[in-house]
Amino acid sequence: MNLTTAEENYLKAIYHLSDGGKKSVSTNDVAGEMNTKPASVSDMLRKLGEKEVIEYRKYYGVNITDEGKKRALQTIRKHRLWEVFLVEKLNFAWDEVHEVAEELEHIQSPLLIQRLDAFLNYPKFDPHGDPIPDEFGDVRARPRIPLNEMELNQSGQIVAVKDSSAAFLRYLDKVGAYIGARIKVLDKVEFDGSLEILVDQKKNIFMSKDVAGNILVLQS
Amino acid sequence: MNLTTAEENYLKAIYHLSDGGKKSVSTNDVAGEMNTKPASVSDMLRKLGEKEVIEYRKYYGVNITDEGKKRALQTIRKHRLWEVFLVEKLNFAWDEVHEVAEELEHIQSPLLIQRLDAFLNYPKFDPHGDPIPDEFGDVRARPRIPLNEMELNQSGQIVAVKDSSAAFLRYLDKVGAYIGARIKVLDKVEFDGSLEILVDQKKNIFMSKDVAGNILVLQS
DNA sequence: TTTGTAATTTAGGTTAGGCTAAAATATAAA
DNA sequence: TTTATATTTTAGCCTAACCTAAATTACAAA
Ligand SMILES: [Mn+2]
Ligand SMILES: [Mn+2]
Ligand SMILES: [Mn+2]
Ligand SMILES: [Mn+2]
Repeated sequence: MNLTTAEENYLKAIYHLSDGGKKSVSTNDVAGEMNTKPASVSDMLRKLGEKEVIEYRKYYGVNITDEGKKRALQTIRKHRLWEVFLVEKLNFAWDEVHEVAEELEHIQSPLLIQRLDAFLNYPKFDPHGDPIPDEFGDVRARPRIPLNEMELNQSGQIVAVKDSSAAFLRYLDKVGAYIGARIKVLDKVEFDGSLEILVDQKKNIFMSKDVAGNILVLQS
Repeated sequence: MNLTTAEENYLKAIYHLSDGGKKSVSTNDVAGEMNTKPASVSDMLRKLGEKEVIEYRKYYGVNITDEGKKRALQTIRKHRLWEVFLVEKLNFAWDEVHEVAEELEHIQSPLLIQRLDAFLNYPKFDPHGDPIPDEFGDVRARPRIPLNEMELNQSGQIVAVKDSSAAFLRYLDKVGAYIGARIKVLDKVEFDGSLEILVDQKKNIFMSKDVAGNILVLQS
């Protein structure tokens, strides 16, 4: 059964909010994520329930089904492949891709995605460090922790960001943080949790706990 | 003012049916092209009239306005650029691109199209030989005539096809006709108008008048 | 165990884009 | 000039995806 663009967007939101199907999700949460009203969400949940991509019990929130998870991961796969395309081939900045990918992810053509994947050389991660599910929906996850949870003097590598908003990404550009950068925690301020970080053994940057919490690091 | 996907599709149909704005177009013609009912078309014409991309007088057909022409050409530009991308970069066959381009042409992002154009090296023609309007809507047309109108022994080069349906394009593949092929008219059968053609000085192919009428040639 | 309240659903309405059936109109034929 | 008919529009209905306002329900606090 086919999903509309709106249904795909809702399903993706539910997938993310449920932490990949681990938690159940409330109507209000979905409304918040989708910028719609709870009443609209109730309507949509009923429809998604009928299509059996979620399990919906009135008043008790929803759980994504296996079929739903598979569908959501296909949309996420498309979204992230397009993001790679935009950055790698069309020279978009990493803060410019999200909106466009949000549209491109709904183009219906299995051949297109298969060929795009090959054209991009089967990338495993998108420009924000998020893993790209394979055609079966399998995701190769990397162990990673928020930068603010690292210990003093620990080293690692920035592998992803939690927040993909343009504002946050442009801030990272400004201070010189990027995916792949090698980092070391030089100082952690007790008072406010802010950090001093050494980037690529040459640049010192200071950041709030809030910013660090949105940077994901592979420890080494 | 913004056009919806449906409105863009209608406007493009009107542009094509009107031969680029030269003729006025009837409700029934649009319904035929769009595979919708005349009643639905009437409704849409009223809306497009209000948005001033067409001039609509009830019962008298429509004419596309200058603004409408500009909009239609932008959509056509996007359609054809995506077709080039699919063929040149993703190895689609020329009969596989139309449906997908029909979706991709509605993605809203001027930056995307600008970058795509550059990435493809500013192509002037799509895989079916149709000219790609520039960002201002200007089209560089080539003089071309249907193959069935060529004289005996005349030579030329196939530069485009009138019919972009998969069935027709696959037939051309089968007989070995393609955009860029050098051809010469070896025989014209009086009885049914069918032709014998020499392709690239080495291959003889026979084709009906109907097929030849859908092949466009630059004379030499 | 009752009750207050936040969360959620339902009822009813809107717009976009379709449809069918009926009415209106232009125009070609008589 | 009248009339037949093909074309086009209108009226009324449908579904998808939103909305607001009202009703319902779950559950925590009393
Ligand atoms: Mn989307
Ligand atoms: Mn991303
Ligand atoms: Mn289209
Ligand atoms: Mn084409």
